Amino acid sequence: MQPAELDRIFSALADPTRRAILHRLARGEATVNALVAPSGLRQPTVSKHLKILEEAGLVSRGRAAQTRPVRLEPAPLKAAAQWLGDYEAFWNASYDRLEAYLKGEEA
Amino acid sequence: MQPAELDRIFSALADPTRRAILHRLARGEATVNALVAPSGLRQPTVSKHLKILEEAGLVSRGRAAQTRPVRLEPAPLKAAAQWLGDYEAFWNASYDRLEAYLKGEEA
DNA sequence: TAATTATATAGCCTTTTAGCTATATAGATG
DNA sequence: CATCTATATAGCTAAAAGGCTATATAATTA
Repeated sequence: MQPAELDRIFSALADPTRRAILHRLARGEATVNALVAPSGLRQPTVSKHLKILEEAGLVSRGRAAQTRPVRLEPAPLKAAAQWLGDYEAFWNASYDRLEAYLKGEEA
Repeated sequence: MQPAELDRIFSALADPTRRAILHRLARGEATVNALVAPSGLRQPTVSKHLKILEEAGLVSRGRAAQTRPVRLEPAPLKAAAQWLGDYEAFWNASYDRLEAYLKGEEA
């Protein structure tokens, strides 16, 4: 995992519109228009958000007639969760795992 | 958790310099200068990053002589991990937990 | 093939971000 | 009290982000 990858993932997740899109997609894939409707934003604006999500690997696009269904791709979410997981020891007050991680990292 | 809070947290985590600072702080608190040294950045630049981390709640500041030691605050990391955790079902191919979450959310 | 529908792209504007230099402030020490 | 050390703040610049309108493209349908 290059840092730039986490940059894009966390940066994509930093926007509430994009998190809302992901939340909606958790219920199943959706067309662009289906995502525009509840957003209060214009279609091109949503398309821009989708591009950012796609570049972060968080969604992928299909093709169905003249529609481009969007679906959630969990891998980057997992990557982000794993990054955060390295700090889990901190909020669990059990430092063993973190220490092990840091020790391995010092190479 | 207001959305703005997650905005600030994810946005703070989107920068590699800031993630590196958190990584360093996982080994224990550090002065500003100790964080500047390996960063390749100027001191005011690092202070700015620290302000962003602080506003996201990810670090807190102490006072020791003319030094302002920085320490890691895990709560926002936990909050971010919990948000991601709602999607865990997706990468675990076990949708039960996610469905339960979404059902609860529809209110 | 013309018209309609769904989506993407171009281009504009304003705000934010990330870096910098210069300078101010707070506390320690000669 | 003068100075030095650590850190913060002000203010600048360039680039990126996030919104918009107008328009282009792709696929469907009359």
